[in-house]
Amino acid sequence: MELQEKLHNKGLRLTYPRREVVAILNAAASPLTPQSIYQRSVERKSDIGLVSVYRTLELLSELDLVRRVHGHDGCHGYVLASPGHHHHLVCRKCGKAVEFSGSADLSDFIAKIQKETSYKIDEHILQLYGICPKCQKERH
Amino acid sequence: MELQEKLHNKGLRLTYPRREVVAILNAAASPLTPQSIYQRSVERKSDIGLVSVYRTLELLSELDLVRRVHGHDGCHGYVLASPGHHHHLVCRKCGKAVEFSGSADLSDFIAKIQKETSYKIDEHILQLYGICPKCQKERH
DNA sequence: TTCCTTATTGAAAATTATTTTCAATAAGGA
DNA sequence: TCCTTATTGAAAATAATTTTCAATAAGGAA
Repeated sequence: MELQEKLHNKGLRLTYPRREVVAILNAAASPLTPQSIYQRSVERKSDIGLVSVYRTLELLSELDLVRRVHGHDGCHGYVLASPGHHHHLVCRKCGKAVEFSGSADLSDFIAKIQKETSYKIDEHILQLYGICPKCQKERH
Repeated sequence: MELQEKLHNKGLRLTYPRREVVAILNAAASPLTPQSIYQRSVERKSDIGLVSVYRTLELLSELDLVRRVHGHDGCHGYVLASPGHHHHLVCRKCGKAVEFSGSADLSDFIAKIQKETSYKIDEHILQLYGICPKCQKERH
C-alpha cells in the first residue's frame, strides 16, 4: 500500500493511530477536522489520542496522502488524497465533498496570470462550493 | 466612501477602531491576521483592542469590504477587497499579495464541473502561490 | 522467536487563538 | 447640547494547537 511504503522509505513506522486516522478518513464522505477525527475514533472505541491525530495529519500531509480542504467559513478539514493534484467541491449544506481534477483546464489561465504579474506561480488552491444533488431535492 | 455608506445603511457607526483596521489593511502589502493587525495598531499607537479587530474583521467581511486569504500552511489573513469578485496571488517568500480578477475565465470550467457532478455551484476560492518578481531576483 | 533500538504514543501542561460578558464610552441624530 | 444605543476594551471563558516527557511498541537484528 501507498502509506506502508512511504513510511518505510523514511524509516517511519506503521502504527495503530496512523492506521486509524487513515481508516476514519477513508470512511468519511466529507472533510474532517482534527477534532471530528478524534470524535470518531472515540466512537469506534479505538481510543487514540487527539495529539496523535494532529501529528498524524501533519505527517500524512507531508507524505501528500491527505489534503487540506478549506471550509467556506475559514476552518478547514482533511480528506484522503487520491494520487495527483486534485480539487474539491464541497456541499455547503451537508458538507459532502467530491474531488475533481482539472489542473489541465486551469493551466492556460494560470500561465496568463503568470505573464501579467511576473510572479512565478507554482501552487494553487481551487475550491468550489455548492449544493449537492441530494440536498437540492431536500428543500423545504 | 464605501465604508461610510455601507455602515450607515445598516445603522452602524464609523468608529475609530474601524477606521484604524481599514487604514492598516490599506497600508499592507500582504494579508494580515487579526493578531498582526493588532500588532500594527500598537506600533501606530492607535491602541485599539484585539477584540475590536476581530469584531471589525467580521463586520467588514459581511459588508464584503474585506476578503479572507488562505495561507498555504492553513492560517489565513485578510486583505481589503476591491469591488467585484477577486482572487489572490500570494508570494510564498515575502507574503506580498496581488489581486486578479478572472471569474470569467473560470466560468466555463465551473460549468463543466457542475454538469459532471450535478452539484449546484455558487461559490469558489481560487488562490495562487508563487514567488514575486522581487523575491525571484533576491536569490542567494 | 526474543531482544534491542528508537520512533511513537498519550496525558498533562503550556501556548495561542477566538469568543463571550458586561459596565463604561462615544457616535451621531434630534 | 442632549439622549439613545451601537460600540468599545478588559477580563474571563472557551477552543484549538503545540510542547514536554516518561512509558510503550514497531520492526529489524540476532
